[in-house]
Amino acid sequence: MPKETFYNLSEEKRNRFVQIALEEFAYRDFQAASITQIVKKLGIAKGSVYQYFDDKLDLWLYLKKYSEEIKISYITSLKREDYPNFWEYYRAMYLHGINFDLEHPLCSLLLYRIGFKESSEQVKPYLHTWKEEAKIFFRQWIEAEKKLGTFEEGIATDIIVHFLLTMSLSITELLQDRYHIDFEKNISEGKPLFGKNKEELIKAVNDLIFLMERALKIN
Amino acid sequence: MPKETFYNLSEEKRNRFVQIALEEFAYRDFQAASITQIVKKLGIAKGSVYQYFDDKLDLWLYLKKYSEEIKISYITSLKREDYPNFWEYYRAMYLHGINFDLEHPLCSLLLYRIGFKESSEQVKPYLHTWKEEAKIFFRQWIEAEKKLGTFEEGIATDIIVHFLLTMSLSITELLQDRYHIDFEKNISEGKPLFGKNKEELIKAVNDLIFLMERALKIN
DNA sequence: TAAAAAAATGACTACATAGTCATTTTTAAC
DNA sequence: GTTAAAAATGACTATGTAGTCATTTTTTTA
Repeated sequence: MPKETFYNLSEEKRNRFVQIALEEFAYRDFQAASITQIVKKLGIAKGSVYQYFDDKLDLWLYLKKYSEEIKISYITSLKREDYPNFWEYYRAMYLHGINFDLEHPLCSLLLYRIGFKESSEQVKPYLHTWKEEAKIFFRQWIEAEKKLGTFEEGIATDIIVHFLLTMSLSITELLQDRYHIDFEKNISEGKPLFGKNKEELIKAVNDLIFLMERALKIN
Repeated sequence: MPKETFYNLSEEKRNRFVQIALEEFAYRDFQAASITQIVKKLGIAKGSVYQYFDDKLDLWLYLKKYSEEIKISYITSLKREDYPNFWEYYRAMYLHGINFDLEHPLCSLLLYRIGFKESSEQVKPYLHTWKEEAKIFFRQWIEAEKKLGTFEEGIATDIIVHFLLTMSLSITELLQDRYHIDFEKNISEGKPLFGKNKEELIKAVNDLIFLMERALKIN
């Protein structure tokens, strides 16, 4: 938990601090990310960081929570009852969720790293939490949908969860392959993530969901 | 490239060296992996490593190539014409490929890390090579299969490639979820990767391929 | 056995890191 | 304007790292 000193900072200062810290932790391993580099970029003394946070882990945990809270606010805003069927809802959620990535690319990168790439010993205990939570959420959801006859009978819930999550999370790779978009580069250069139009993105989402639907729906 | 001194080593010494080095690089980032720890485990002097290799990167590149060559030897041993259709062949290749993971778990982990988790600046130029090669290989293969009517028309080749690769590589996660297998732990403790039977594994593969087939095949 | 070549050694350099803390500067209170 | 609390500072410690190289040990050659 950050110390009071951190919360006493002006919003401007605090945001700047978070932004630069996110940059460092989004692009590097916990181990490789450097407090020294952060203070250099910020032009502040190293001691300041330790006026704000207990240690490196404390800062990392703050950034993780910060990003998660923003992400959750994006996900929970759509309601199932506003959509005629599961796949319409899923498509809408998917596209809506991508707004998080577009509007908070550093948070998105950090969570991606935490979910998939991180392997530093110091943060191991904190790695799988959000993925586990996502799985629990998906599991409940899919069990409810099963009663509505959304999915082919006989396909186990765990494999539906696995399948949907895996496919959903693979979209960035598909976009990189298809349109040669280098997200990390675009973000670090301050460029928009999608050049002129979001249509490429929408097409990729539709192509993926088309396959998911074929794989899972009742014939 | 390793120096001549390395190849002059007795097979026993060389294998031991490779084994311990693989362990270090399989479990840690390039940056985090430590030559100092390797020589401690081996009980040799640090200077020896630099009699064998130019530097840390040289050692890493050797281990990468070493693992890739073993993996390739597993993949290229099955022939398409021995199978009645694409999905039978794919299933066989898949199960056969898993033998690589079972018999060379450290190599498998290293390649997994290189393909998905690595982000150290020093090795960036060498990261995407094998995945790109896999994609080229898949692309050719799928284009040939398309002529045989294996896939639903209208599904673009690039999304089939993406879909098959993504699903195939997700199997370890499914197994971890389903049977709570901790591969890294089992490997580091020298335990077999699958307790008593490989049937769990085969079931998981079949479940995944079932979905892939539903998604892609002609109705 | 003696000389020459090859291999192993480990103290050492140069550098980077997280975290500390006595001191100074800034801000707030009166 | 004076005092007290809060915040910022940066030199410093302790620790880890990759890589070097003169020296010693082992192996090979003659």
